[in-house]
Amino acid sequence: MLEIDPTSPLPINDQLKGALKGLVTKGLLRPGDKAPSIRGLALSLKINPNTVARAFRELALEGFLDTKRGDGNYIAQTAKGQAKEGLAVSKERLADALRLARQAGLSWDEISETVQSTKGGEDETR
Amino acid sequence: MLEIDPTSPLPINDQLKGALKGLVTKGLLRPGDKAPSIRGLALSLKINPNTVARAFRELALEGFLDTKRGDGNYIAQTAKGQAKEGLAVSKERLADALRLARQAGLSWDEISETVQSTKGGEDETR
Amino acid sequence: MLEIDPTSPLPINDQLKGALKGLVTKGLLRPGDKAPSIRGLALSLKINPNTVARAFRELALEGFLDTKRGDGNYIAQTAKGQAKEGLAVSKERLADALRLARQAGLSWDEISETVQSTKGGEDETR
Amino acid sequence: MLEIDPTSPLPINDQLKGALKGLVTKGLLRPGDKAPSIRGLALSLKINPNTVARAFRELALEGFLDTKRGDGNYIAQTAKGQAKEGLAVSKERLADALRLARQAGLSWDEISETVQSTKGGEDETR
DNA sequence: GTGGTCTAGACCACT
DNA sequence: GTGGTCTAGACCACT
Repeated sequence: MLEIDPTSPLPINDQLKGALKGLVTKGLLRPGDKAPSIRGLALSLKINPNTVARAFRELALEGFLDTKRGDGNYIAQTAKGQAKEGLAVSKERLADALRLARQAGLSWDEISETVQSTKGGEDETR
Repeated sequence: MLEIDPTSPLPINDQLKGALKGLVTKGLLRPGDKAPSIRGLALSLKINPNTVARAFRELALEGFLDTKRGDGNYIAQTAKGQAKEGLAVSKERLADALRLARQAGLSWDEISETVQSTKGGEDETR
Repeated sequence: MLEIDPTSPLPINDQLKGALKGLVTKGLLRPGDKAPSIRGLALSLKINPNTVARAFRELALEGFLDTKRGDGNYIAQTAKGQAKEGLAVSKERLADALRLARQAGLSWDEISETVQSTKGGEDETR
Repeated sequence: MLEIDPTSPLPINDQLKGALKGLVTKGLLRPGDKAPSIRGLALSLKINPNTVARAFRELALEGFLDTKRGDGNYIAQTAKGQAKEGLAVSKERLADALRLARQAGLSWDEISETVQSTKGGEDETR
C-alpha cells in the first residue's frame, strides 16, 4: 500500500508523511480508520521504527492522526483538510524538481517524455 | 544565469553541479571557457564560498572542470560528455520526484497542470 | 542557565522546551539572540544530543526558534508570544500536580509548606 | 471518591497508588476495610482493568493491600505507615513540579495564584 | 563546529 | 502487541 524511495533526497520521514496523506486523498484510508502500526510499517518498508514513529508523531502534532497509547493511531476527522494542504506542498515540491531539471539542462520535451515513461512504469506494477 | 533553490531537499552543492552542467548542455558555456569564479558565484547566489568550492572540486575530480591555481576554473574539453551523463541523472531524479508526487496523491492531471504552470512561470522571468 | 530534572515524570525534551521558553519569559534570552548549541547543551546537561535536537526541532516547528543550518538556532521574533503561551501550559501542569498531591492526601497546609521550602531552597543555590 | 488525570505525565498506575494511599491518609479507608474492586474501579475511572490490577499488585507487594483470591483486596493493618511514606513521596513530586514551573518562568506570585485557584476549584466539585 | 537524518537497541506505559 | 522516550553512534550538509 505504501512505498518509500530510499535513494530520494527527500527524507524518509517526509516521504512517509506525504504518502500517508496520499492514502487519505485517494480515499484508501478514511477518517476514523486505524492507521498501520508503527512497527508493522517499519518492518514492511524495511526502515527503522524510530523513523516511522517520528513521522507519526509529527502527523499527530499536525492533527492528522489521533494517537491512542497502547492501541494505535487513527486517522483524525480533520485529516481530509490536512491531506489537501499536503497536496499543495507536494505540488510545490514537484515544481521545484521541475525547475531543477530545467536548470540541469532538460528540455521541456525531455521532461514530457520522463512524465510519460513514469506514467507507463506505473502500469507495469499493476 | 544560475539559480539555486535553498528550500529544495537536494543539497545545494548537487544543485550547483547540475546547473553548471546544464549551462554546457544548453551551449551557454563551452569547453575552454572560463567558469565563473567561486567567490563571485557565492556572492551572487548568496551561499557560502566553501559550498561552491566543494562543488567545483568535485567537478574537477570528475574531469568536468580544469582548475588552474591562481587563475581559475575552465570547462574541460570532455565536459560535453559529462554534461550528457548529468542529464540522465537529472531525468532519474525527476522521475523520482514524479513517483513521490503520485504517492502523495497528485493525479496525472494535476501533475500536467504543475508542469504547464512551471513552464509558464519561466516565461515571466525572461 | 538551564536545569533538567532526570527524575521528573515529565519527559526531558518537554522540560527543555519549557525551560527555554522560561529564559525568554525571564528576559535572559531575547528575540534575535543565538540559542545555546545542541551539542553544547547536551554536554552541559549530560543528556543525549538527540534529545536536545528533538526539543529544538519541535520549537522550530512551533516558530519559537529559527534554525540556520551549519550556524545554529536563533530565538524567533515571535518567541515572546510563544513563551507566554508556554506559561499558561506550565500553570496548567502545576495545577495538575497540585490536584494529584491533594489526591495523595496532602493537606493545603502541607502544600503551602512545600511551596515555602522550595522557595527557600532556591536561595541556597544563589 | 477517586480521580485520575489521563493528561498527567505521571503514569496512571502511580496516580492510582497515590490516590489509594490518600484515601487511607484522609481516613476514608481504614485497615481491614475492603478496597474497591479492580473491575469496578476500572469501569468508573474508564481505564483498563490491567492497569488497575497492576497498581493493586504493586500495592500488595508493598504490603499496603492484602489480596484474598476469589474475594478481593483489603487494606492491610500496616497501611497507615505506608500511606505516610507515600505522603513524603508526593511532597517530593510536588516540589519537583514547582521547580519545573519556576524553570518555565512562573513567578512565585503566579504560583501562589495557581495554588489558590486550584483550592477554589476543589470547592466547586463539592 | 553546527544542525539533520537514520539506525540499533533498551526500557517503559498501556490495551 | 502498540506507542513513547532515551541513549549511542554513524554519516551527511553547511558555515
